Amino acid sequence: MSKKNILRYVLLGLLCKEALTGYDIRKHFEQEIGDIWSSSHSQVYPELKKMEQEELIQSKTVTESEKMVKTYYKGTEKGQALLNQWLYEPIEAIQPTRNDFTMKLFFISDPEDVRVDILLREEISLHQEKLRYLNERMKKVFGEEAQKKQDYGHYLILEQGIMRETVYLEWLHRKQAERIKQS
Amino acid sequence: MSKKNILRYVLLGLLCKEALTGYDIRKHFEQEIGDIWSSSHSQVYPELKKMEQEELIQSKTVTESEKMVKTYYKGTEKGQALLNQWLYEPIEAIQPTRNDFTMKLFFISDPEDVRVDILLREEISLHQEKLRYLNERMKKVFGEEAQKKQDYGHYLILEQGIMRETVYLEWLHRKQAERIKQS
DNA sequence: ACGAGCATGTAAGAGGTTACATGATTAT
DNA sequence: ATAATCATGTAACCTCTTACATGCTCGT
Repeated sequence: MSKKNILRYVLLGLLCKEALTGYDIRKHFEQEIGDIWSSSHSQVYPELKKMEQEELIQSKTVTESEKMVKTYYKGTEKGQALLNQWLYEPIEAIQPTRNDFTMKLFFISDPEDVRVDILLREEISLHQEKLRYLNERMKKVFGEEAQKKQDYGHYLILEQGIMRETVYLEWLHRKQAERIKQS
Repeated sequence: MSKKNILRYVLLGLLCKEALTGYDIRKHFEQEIGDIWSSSHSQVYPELKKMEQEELIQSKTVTESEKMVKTYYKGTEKGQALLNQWLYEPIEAIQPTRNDFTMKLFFISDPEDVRVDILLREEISLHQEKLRYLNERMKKVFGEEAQKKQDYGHYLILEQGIMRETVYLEWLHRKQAERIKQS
């Protein structure tokens, strides 16, 4: 056996909700799903074809104009069954964060090293932007209060992402403040 | 260009601090470094050989007994230089968490679905064990207070990991409590 | 007319996992 | 003696990214 093809389940999850084109999926990966999972289009398109061959999804071509044809994919019953099976399976062990900021920090053993300040500034900047984006999405998607029960999973991952980024940023700022005080 | 070989820098970071065998590195990946980065031994051993050919690290064989020979690797000056260069480079963009619990949650749109409870229990159990382990390590490595300044990076990643797991667990428990109240 | 975004692909190759292998040493 | 752990490797295979490619459509 080899590493589990999670992408397949992610695609299935999206396509069992609604019919999407490869390009739509790409857009999803740029939005909050991208906070959890993302793949390049060069991986997505071939995977969609494989999944159609295995009858997990079904395609439907829509002619937008003479020269423009879109291919929409939608999960089949077989696909829905496989997705459900995955949702019931025990979740995987915790994976390494693979955060290269933290890795770099680990290798700077001298607390006085100026590189720590540079890295802190960069990391803060990146995560501030991320938090800003998540907050914006939360406001946009669930601003009306009404939807919360409609799309429970979507709400949860946004809430979780915002919490995670908020706490992490607080920690980063605290570390930054400690350093300024000492110098 | 292709996907960056971060493993190389991780190995370099470890081997510029002290001489280690492939097996020692494996052990490190099972400890708190594994919280950030991990690779299987079948990837580590060949990588070490490649790095030695490129003179980033140097090997030294130690005969433990007649039949037992260990190979220790240590970063060279060239290796140290490359590591330093990496530490100065801007950090990468934020990567998706690839947490399959959250992904599954996202695809369960019905808040009443019992699978949410099962997933919550599993995720809580996994992260409780992780937090327990990190706390144990913190006590073991920095219990005497003295070391904190010695190994700043090491302290930071432990602190960060503990904070992250603590807050995440609080969130998970809160979600669990909300569900019980409603049913 | 032209640039931004829509839309879909292939190819090369690096990164990473699982399985297969082998043998030594130490503790029970 | 035998199981666990130390110690090091190779082979097969999958996952994933980067780069290369092409053409359409819409707004300005």
